[in-house]
Amino acid sequence: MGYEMNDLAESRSPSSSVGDYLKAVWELAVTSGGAASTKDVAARLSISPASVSNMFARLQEMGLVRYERYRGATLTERGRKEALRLVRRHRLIETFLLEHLGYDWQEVHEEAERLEHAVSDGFTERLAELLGHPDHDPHGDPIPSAEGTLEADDSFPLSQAATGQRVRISKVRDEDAAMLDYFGDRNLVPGRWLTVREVRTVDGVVIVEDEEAEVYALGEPLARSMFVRSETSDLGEGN
Amino acid sequence: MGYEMNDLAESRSPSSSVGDYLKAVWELAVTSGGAASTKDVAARLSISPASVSNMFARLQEMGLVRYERYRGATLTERGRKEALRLVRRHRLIETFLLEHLGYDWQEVHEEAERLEHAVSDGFTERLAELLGHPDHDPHGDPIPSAEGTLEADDSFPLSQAATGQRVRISKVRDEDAAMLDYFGDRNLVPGRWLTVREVRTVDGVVIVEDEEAEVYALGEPLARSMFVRSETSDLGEGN
DNA sequence: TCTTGAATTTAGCCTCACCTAATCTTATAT
DNA sequence: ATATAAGATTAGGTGAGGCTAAATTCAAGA
Repeated sequence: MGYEMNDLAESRSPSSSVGDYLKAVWELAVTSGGAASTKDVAARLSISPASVSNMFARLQEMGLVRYERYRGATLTERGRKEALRLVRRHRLIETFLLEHLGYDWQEVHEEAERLEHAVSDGFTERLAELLGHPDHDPHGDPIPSAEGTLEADDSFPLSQAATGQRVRISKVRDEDAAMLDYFGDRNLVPGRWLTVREVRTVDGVVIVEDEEAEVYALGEPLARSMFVRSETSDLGEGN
Repeated sequence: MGYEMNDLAESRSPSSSVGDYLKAVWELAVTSGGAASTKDVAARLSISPASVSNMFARLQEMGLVRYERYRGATLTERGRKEALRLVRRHRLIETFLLEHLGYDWQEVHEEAERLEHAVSDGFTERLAELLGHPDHDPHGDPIPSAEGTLEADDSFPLSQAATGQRVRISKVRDEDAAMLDYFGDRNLVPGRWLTVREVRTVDGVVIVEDEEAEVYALGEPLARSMFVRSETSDLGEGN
């Protein structure tokens, strides 16, 4: 008789956990450049390094990463496409949760993480439609296109800004809920302009002033979590 | 060190496939009454009867079903609650897909089936909010309350209606896409009133007339897929 | 009552995606 | 140049949830 084993391979993505690996490798490549180590990926996914070694080998089989023992993994073109597909889903879902379902920043990440494995491409594109095809999510992160291209990112952490510089908030790191809250409460959100009053090298505190002449002193962790752009540069497609 | 094994047991439902079994048992109980056989559940889930036997034993361990060898399984109170929780999710998600995302009837079921395992209770309730706390989905099926109660269902297939009876469409079976389309195209949807002109016993054809005096002849399969109510009876909470 | 076929269960396997413990490699510091 | 520690890999499990094939049980008709 046969119970229709694993024949859904077509329309379904690589098994859901494969996507988690690809996304982790992609994120690490973006922030640290170069190959992703088993240790870092393991940390990001809260699993053991040993499991990552195994999976890297399998991902290589599948043609999704280039992997050299003891050297870490980098995404192949196919792997990158797949990762970006997941990132697109994730960011669109986050946008929906925040804008239509009244989630706040803390709750969003976890829910999106689960949902992105369950939704189809069709769902994703209809959601994009409903949201008006946004090109950035509410954190300010760019949303990859359905074709797998992603706006180049020329932002840098506020901690690296120069005194006197006029900058625009482009995004805030969404790892730490408390920071998100802090920023959210003060309406320090993507899109706002700030003037850098002082960057104190001794303790890493950055003093900024917003357009209503409100002044904020941000400690180093906060200053590293807020990303800014110094001028409007709009285009560029890159990996 | 420890990699945070399975400690999410709290907020997560019983493993996703457990939910599939419970829903299958529940649906079979609703339509056929009595205990669900391994064979029927196996057919519904497209797995082997042997697997169902195993799982029934485990579900019993977990206190979700009452199971007697060779006798099938029935839901315990906890099992029923859990099943209804899934059904609620499913029907709310279907409603959302149809009303906000422009899905048509065919596509909805499959997508909802996957999503219902990924969403949290929090998501479900916010979605209910967004949808205006509907008590029926677009097929006309009642949506269980968050507390696990479900409106009693006094509808019957059109094929069992009597000549001359005035009835209201309560729901249409969502198994067959072609039928859904047929009904959808003619706007024969839940809520509409019909008058039964004739029930032909010889071939099972039912002739009905809608409020615009439009007349339809529905063959037996269609007449068995359309459920109707003969009067407005509104309340009742039952399993 | 007996036979027989359908439904069910049992027994024994398999794959996935994890784990731990033990064994390499590699890079770094003396 | 070498010792050592950090990081990576291998070897050998585990549990969930499937499967097939071979019993077993039940129910129904002769």
